[in-house]
Amino acid sequence: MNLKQLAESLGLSQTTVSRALNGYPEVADATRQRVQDAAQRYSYRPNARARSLATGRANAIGHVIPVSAQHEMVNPVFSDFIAGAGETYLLHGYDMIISVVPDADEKRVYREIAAKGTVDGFIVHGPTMDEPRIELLQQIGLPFVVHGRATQVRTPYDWVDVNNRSAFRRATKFLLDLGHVRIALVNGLAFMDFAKRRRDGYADALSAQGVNPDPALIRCDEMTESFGYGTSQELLALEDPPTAFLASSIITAFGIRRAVEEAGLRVAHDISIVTHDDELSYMRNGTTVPLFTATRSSVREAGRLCAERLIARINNPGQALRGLLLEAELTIGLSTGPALQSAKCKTA
Amino acid sequence: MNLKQLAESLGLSQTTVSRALNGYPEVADATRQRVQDAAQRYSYRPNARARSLATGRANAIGHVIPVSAQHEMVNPVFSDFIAGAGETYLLHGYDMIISVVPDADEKRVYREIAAKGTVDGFIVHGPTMDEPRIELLQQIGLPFVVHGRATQVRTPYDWVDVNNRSAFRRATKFLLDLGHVRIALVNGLAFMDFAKRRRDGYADALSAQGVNPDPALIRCDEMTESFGYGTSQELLALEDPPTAFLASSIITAFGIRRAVEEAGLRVAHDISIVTHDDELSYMRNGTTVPLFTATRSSVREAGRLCAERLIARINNPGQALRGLLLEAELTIGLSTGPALQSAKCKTA
DNA sequence: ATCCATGTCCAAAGCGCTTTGAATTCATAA
DNA sequence: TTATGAATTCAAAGCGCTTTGGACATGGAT
Repeated sequence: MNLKQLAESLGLSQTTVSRALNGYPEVADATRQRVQDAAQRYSYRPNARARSLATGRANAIGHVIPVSAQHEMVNPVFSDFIAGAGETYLLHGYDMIISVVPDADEKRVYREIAAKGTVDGFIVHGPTMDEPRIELLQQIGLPFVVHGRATQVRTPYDWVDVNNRSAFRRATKFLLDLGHVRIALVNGLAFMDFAKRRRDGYADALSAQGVNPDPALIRCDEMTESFGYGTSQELLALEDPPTAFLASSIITAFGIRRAVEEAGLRVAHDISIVTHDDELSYMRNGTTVPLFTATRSSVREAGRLCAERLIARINNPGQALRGLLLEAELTIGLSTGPALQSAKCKTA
Repeated sequence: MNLKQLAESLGLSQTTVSRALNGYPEVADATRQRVQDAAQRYSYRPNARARSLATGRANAIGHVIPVSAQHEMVNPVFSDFIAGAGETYLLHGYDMIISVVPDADEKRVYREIAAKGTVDGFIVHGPTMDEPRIELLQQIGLPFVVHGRATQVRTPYDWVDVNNRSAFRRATKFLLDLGHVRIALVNGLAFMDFAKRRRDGYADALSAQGVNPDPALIRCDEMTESFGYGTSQELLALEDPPTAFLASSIITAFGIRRAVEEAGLRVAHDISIVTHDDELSYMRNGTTVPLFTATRSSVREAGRLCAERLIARINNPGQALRGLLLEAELTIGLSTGPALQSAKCKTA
């Protein structure tokens, strides 16, 4: 059933039917009712492509996900973000278009998608410190919202981010207060913007306490379980091993935990672990009491917020560009405790 | 730049330009070359919506992801599947449209998407044993491929699945051969089709060995880390605890591992663990030697295969409906060993 | 010289919708 | 009675593409 048929069946013009369904005022109430009833009865849905063509709006949002050997964006954090954004899209009648693209083709793909006119805007995932996609998209001229920020980009743009620096400052301070001095930072990839901010927060807190950050205790990589495990093994084998770990993802935190326990050490008692917790649905931080002490911020909620912001901008292109900074909570779990005198009691 | 402008700039008709770009034969080679050069120069891309409207093909595939309190499809397995499917879509010029939908609205949304004409086909995720979406989609009349199967559905349909039954039969047999008798099955949600098949495989192997499956050792739930942890704690506290665990996901397996170690038992030595390994990019099964003995099958590859199959069907609606059964490998890792005489040596 | 096949190209219709600009009706004001 | 305006409705244009059904040469066969 298309508009033409529907109009014929009602003895009305396409114009009137279209207006009746789209809520225009110049339609008599009785007529509108009649049209709506018929639409309902035939379960008529306007053809999205035809409508897009006519209105010039795609009613779709693009998410371009880079994949490469080096950097895998298709991760659990991403899927929770998607779930959040998807909820918002459903509410507002937008489609979510996901493009999985090799790193090298990324710019080309953005340009192509824009030229093909398949989306009204983009969500930018995982910005690096000098994120080049921001300039690219400004140039292309489609609205976009960045999930995160890019320290080195000075032009204004829309973003939604967690206050990573303050969160990691507080987490580090918390560990320092417990008497820990040798605190390892198991971070994400060094060129990611969030990783830089977390490192800064960590350094802030150490400096404030007069502690010099030890480069040997700072590890950066893709935040997998194996990375957490492997790097912790190395760290624990150091001459002067850390007594506490600060992790950027609960996934690596699980890896850290595994290494710690395998070394015969007890979490909380011998070694403290604090992690950032994105509240991943498949990686809950415990059920009742949090397993890990954590800086917590729902990435799913971030997805919702990014989507809302983008839709707002699409509907109102004139509004000022702005950012939204979310604060993470610091929740105490079962993975932290006071520092022992010496951490070398592996035989305990 | 649109087709009209491009045609004008070349002094040709839209028809000829369109044909030249789409590889139709009735265009002189010289003309085609000239058109292609110009298209390149102006980086012309045909408007996807207009093309769709004209051809009646959306060049897009839909993935409808149900969310509910009970059942969360937006999981790490999903994101790896998406990554695989996305690679194939990129290759063939298809868009991937993901709709996150509350359980209750699912059928309505399928109907709506079909009516709106936004996609050429669907991928169906996570079928239950009597999966109602299959009949729904057959009724709607759009091509679809199921990732998995639905035991109780008798009509033919396209699917790609792992041989879950044989994989779990082999895994169970492997544990039995090591002397384990009390083998716990930490499965996915009971109504999921894959969970049923795995349970069957498990039961097959036990029966073949004359062992009666103990219902107390079979656990079903969403495959989270916490579930693995919690349920293993309960299992280990049983009168007659299991000496081996068979897990349906590496995520739960990590939870099981945590519970085992926390109970003061050693993995492989005191307790064996075998898991299914989807080769998730963020949950690698170790780096060099596999951490867990596992039935392994890449879900990412499954994503690729589903996408390919669906595209093939779209391009050739007449071809016979058929399934593709993948065999999982059984790889030996560091989590299994012979059963001890008695498993109650927690004090060892 | 005529015919027909072949190779190239084009005008125009059509995909299903929105939206512009105009027509029609009817009540009210002049 | 006529002009004015508000309330409804409609025909038709247009979004940017593909595709149908010719049109127009060209050249070889008759």
